[in-house]
Amino acid sequence: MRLTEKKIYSVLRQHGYKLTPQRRAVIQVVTSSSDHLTPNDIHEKIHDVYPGTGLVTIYRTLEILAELGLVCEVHSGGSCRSYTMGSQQHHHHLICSGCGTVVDFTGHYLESLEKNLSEESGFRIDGHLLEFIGLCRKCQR
Amino acid sequence: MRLTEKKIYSVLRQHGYKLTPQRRAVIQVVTSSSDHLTPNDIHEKIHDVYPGTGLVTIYRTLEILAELGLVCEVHSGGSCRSYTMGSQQHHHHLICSGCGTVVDFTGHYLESLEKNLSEESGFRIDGHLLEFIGLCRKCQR
DNA sequence: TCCTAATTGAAAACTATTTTCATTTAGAGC
DNA sequence: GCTCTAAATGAAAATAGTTTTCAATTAGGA
Repeated sequence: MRLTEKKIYSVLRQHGYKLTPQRRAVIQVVTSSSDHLTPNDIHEKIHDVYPGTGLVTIYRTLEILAELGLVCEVHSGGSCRSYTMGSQQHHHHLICSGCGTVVDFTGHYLESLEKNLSEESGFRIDGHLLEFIGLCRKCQR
Repeated sequence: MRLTEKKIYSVLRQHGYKLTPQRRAVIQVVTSSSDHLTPNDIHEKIHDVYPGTGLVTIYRTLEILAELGLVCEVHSGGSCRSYTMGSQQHHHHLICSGCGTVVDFTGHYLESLEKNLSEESGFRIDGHLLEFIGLCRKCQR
């Protein structure tokens, strides 16, 4: 399940962060898009919601949201600093290289692979990154 | 199988690129390390091999090597612009967050998942990114 | 309503990357 | 080997992305 704005507000409050209009604006922009957005994308989109929000504040807000796991980073394609909505469960991303839409999917496909790899390599595995990239139905036309 | 320097030279020649000492130096540094290296890392290491090589040249060489699939990008952890040795087959990375060592592993774990995803989402899937991150045996101590 | 620590935005600083351009050079052709 | 030319190089400038600094503002508890 995707996180709602309310839920994000409550997590922020729980951690002692203040709910400023700028932060609300960032959250609204991020939650209302299914794309992956760079800080700059968000800065451009935010003008309708709370004009005058500085790019610096967006960086700072994204940092907090990412640390609390409320947004997650997208790696494939283009910019390194792209974020999309977080979700409460472990999930992976399917990204459209045409329009940027991010589809989440869940599943534990990697558990047995992770176990094998760990045994063979001696690594203690802490995490993984799995993203698929392709073209969504609309962009294939 | 990892690519040898000779093999890389031959691919470059096939594509009409000149084999300058600077390019040889970059290739030597990259092939002789199992870490993932940023352009800057390479610039620092290259002093023993061919001093005076400009950072710009390293950027340009990496761009060519990446385009020809002779090096591959590493995403997890830290910098966005890290490269490691390429390999002739499709593979994935297991990365040590302690020392940066990259272990390649191969396998077609994702084929059936990819097929299912594609059917469910309507996406035409073109590629994927799978990296595991953890601590190698040495760094666990 | 008051107060204070947290937050903000503008500017400056910093880092990473790309472009420009004059100079040098690899390697093809003789 | 020598010549020639397109490709490659490095220094500097330009650009882009991100972080820090700091004075002014503000959210939210008392």
